Amino acid sequence: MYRTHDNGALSLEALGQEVVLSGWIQKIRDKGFMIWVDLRDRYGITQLIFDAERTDPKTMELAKKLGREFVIQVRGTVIERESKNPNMATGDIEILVSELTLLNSALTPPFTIEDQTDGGEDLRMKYRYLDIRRKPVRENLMFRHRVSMAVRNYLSAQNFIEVETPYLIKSTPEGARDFVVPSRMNPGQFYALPQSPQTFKQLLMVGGMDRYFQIVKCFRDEDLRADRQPEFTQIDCEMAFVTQEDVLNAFEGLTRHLLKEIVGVEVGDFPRMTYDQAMERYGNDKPDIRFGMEFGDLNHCTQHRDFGVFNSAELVVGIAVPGGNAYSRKEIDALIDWVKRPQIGAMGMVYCRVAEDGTYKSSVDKFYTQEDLAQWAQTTGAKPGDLICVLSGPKDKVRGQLSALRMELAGRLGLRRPDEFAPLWVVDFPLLEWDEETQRYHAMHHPFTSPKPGQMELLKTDPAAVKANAYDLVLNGNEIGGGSIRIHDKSIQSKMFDYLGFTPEEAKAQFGFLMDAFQYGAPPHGGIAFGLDRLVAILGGQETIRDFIAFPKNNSGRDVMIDAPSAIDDNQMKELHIKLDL
RNA sequence: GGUCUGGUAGUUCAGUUGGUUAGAAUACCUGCCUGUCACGCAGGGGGUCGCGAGUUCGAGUCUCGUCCAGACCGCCA
Repeated sequence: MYRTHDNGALSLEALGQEVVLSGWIQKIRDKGFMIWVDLRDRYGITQLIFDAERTDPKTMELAKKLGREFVIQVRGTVIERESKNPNMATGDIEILVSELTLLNSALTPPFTIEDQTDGGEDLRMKYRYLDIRRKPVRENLMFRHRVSMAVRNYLSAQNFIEVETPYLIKSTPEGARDFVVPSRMNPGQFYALPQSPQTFKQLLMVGGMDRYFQIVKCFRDEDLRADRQPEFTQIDCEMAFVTQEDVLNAFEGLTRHLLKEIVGVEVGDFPRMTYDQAMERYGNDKPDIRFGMEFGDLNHCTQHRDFGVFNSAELVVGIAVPGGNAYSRKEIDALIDWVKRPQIGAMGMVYCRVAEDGTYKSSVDKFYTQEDLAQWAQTTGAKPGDLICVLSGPKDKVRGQLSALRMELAGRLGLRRPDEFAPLWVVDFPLLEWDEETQRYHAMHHPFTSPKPGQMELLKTDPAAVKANAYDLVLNGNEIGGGSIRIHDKSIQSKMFDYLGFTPEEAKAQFGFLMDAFQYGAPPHGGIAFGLDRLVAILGGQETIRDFIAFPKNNSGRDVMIDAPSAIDDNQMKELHIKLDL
């Protein structure tokens, strides 16, 4: 038997017991006459003591040779410490070791296995198995487990059935790039890894599964971000015989359950906002509503004077920065430079200080009166002591720019509190989105999304105005879930493919199986998919999903630990009928 | 594909207008230490300054290229 207890278990209650413990050596404090060893495992740390007077010389000698991260097993007696450590769970006791077994030695680790490690990101990823020994990483993984379990238990109790769907499927050109897998048995042909189990879950509805969910890996061959990995996990869900309202209620329930169960926060009914409202009020389809700083549309109170920049702009829009009047000229100039960076792309920024006495001082005083500026303040909700930041330009661009500024400033002002949770539904997304590159409309969500009732005809006259039965669940400025009521009628689905520029042949080749299925009694259905990695990170109060994934990829999609991707050998290539053209 | 930041000891970093033998902390090794828990004290070893070219009497420092890492933009139906 390797152990009778774990390293977080023992206390004064066990005094005098003979125990066997195993684990890794966290730290050795060698005082010559006595050696203390902190023994670590997943559950905690227990202090071992080797003492020249009480430990036999052979064991003492062996103890002298131990090092960091060695794996050992000890037999010994639980004794009370002479000087206790109130900062640790097992701080009242220690183990007087009578028998020491070295189970495995260890090289000196390349970074310290401590809560505050000295290791950089790259190094930690290369030796991820050592990183996982650290408490913060370990706790993140355990946290993720708790979330997964809560999801499974909740959905299962609501009659949802978890069904696995295939990973080797068919590539389709819509949407993100596919990861592809060559087929040995079918020369020249490729599987694709699913970007989501979308069509399969719809087929499960046709199959009568009624309420389905799956915690499932999905794959997208696109560039990475702090909150984006090429393989990621979704909580994928679908329901039959439901309206949009039913889906929103069901998954508002799940989200409320998770917030309560996992982070102990009770939230009431989730606010709802249309896509158009979100864009007007926050310039963003995933607004962070933990704080205010809502957009004020300033067209009406800026375009009546001789300021050409504003007069020629489609939209003049501002936000009030709480306490921003305290910014120095230098700080404001830095802010202007910040919005002018190519990543943001603003041409410039007009600002207006609101002094404590309620007077205004703007960078465009030449053009605007105090009365004009008072209207700016009223429209943006600026109070004495605030700073109004104003951007202008084409509507879509300027909203994005001001949204980026809003998020940046809120971050700097500490308004994005990680322990505060503000979920909301964004509904009525546009069905289509104009794509500059291909010069055509494509589905904003996916081509299976149904338009709002009665809007099918509008597709011909004003495609951009058509709204979809599509919705996103937004938490703290992050899209954590998105879904829609699907098309379940073959003729509507083929019309949709037609509008999206598919020829009937292409539609049949790529999605014929789905439209065939629709002919055999497809029930009305809809669903949603949550990004589990992102959800877990946000519930854990962080923005980087990498810390909640056991073995993540780096910025360029590499696993630096196993060194993947890598070349494969010539025989493999031959078997797969693949020739490289580099 | 683009913008920005970084790459110096095992690790995290400092390194001035280009100028003597490239430093600190920590980790590691040795010795000492009668209650440590960020133990302490003394000593020691440890460097292709990412790589390649260039400028210069002289390059960690300047220039160009390149590789790697990170953040962001594009992209992510």
